[in-house]
Amino acid sequence: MRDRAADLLLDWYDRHARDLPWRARPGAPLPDPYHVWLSEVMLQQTTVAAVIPYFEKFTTRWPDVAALAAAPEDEVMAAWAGLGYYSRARNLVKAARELSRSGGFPTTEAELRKLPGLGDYTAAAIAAIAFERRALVVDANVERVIARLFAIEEPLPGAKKAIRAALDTITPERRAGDFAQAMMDLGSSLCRARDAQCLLCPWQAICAAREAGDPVRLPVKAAKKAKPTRAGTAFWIERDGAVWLVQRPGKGMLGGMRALPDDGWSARGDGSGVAPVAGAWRAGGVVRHSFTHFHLEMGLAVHAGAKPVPAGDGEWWPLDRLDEAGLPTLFAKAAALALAER
DNA sequence: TACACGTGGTC
DNA sequence: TGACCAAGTGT
Repeated sequence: MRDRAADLLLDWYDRHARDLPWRARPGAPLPDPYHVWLSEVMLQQTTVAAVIPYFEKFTTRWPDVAALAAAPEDEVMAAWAGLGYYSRARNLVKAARELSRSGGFPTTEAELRKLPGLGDYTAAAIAAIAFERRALVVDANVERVIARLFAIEEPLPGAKKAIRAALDTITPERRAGDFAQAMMDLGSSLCRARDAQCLLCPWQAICAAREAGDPVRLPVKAAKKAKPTRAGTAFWIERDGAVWLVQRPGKGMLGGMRALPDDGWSARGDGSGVAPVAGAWRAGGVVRHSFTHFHLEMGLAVHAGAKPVPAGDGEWWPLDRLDEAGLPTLFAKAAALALAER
């Protein structure tokens, strides 16, 4: 089974591999480990289409690990703005500095796993793709493909152990990187969550879920909890052609990012409504935004007085350079709303 | 283990 | 249009 399945998949990959900016150029033996690492971190829970422009921006601005290690953290955070899961950017800088200090990338899965931001998936992916180490590379694509190939009925996340064991039986010793990427390409192009193109699949003759007749039913997933809706306020404070921005705490929601001051809304509860400066406020509209685990209705309050002096740390950011502030999408929406009605 | 953690596209 | 989904990690 091992060699048969792997051969079918690798033959398919030789004909249908996607051309992606972080993959090795034709003729090159292996891709740049820096490119593999950067792309894999960006791709965590993030679509290829969303990643490509960020990958190009990062590799142009910081062409290697040493350049990224030397970059000020807040510049990296601002460059990451809009991509989401901002702890990835903070860990990226931390890992770059560790790599720079230690003289480069480790080549084993176990050593890679110690770097901040590298979990089981990413460490295995880099070991396989950048260093041709045999590894069990398990992402959502692989879980889906394996659950179908072996007709694993146990619901996720409980089925993870069985999926790893099944994957182990078909993972070859050779072409580790191609095999891992072929699994993910198969999952994203043919064996998709809501749609399985079995007639085009290299495994159509050996797939247990196809044999059973309803591959899209798998994998079974545990029911998800309902998302609460929270309410909060962000405050637009303007003075002399600049707006007051704060830096959010390093941990938690939008950690370390520049933002408009707000009233402390969170996934756990509504904001207090308390403004960072006294005075007259007028309503500036509402921004609706959905996070992974809650919905937010964030009202925008616009300071209507003259020369306000906010309490606490922050900075006056010139309005004509607001696009360089690196606001996460929620606050970029709020700023666009404020600017549209001025 | 279960939950916190972003965003944009899809149906 | 709201829920699901996408190359997961940290706690």
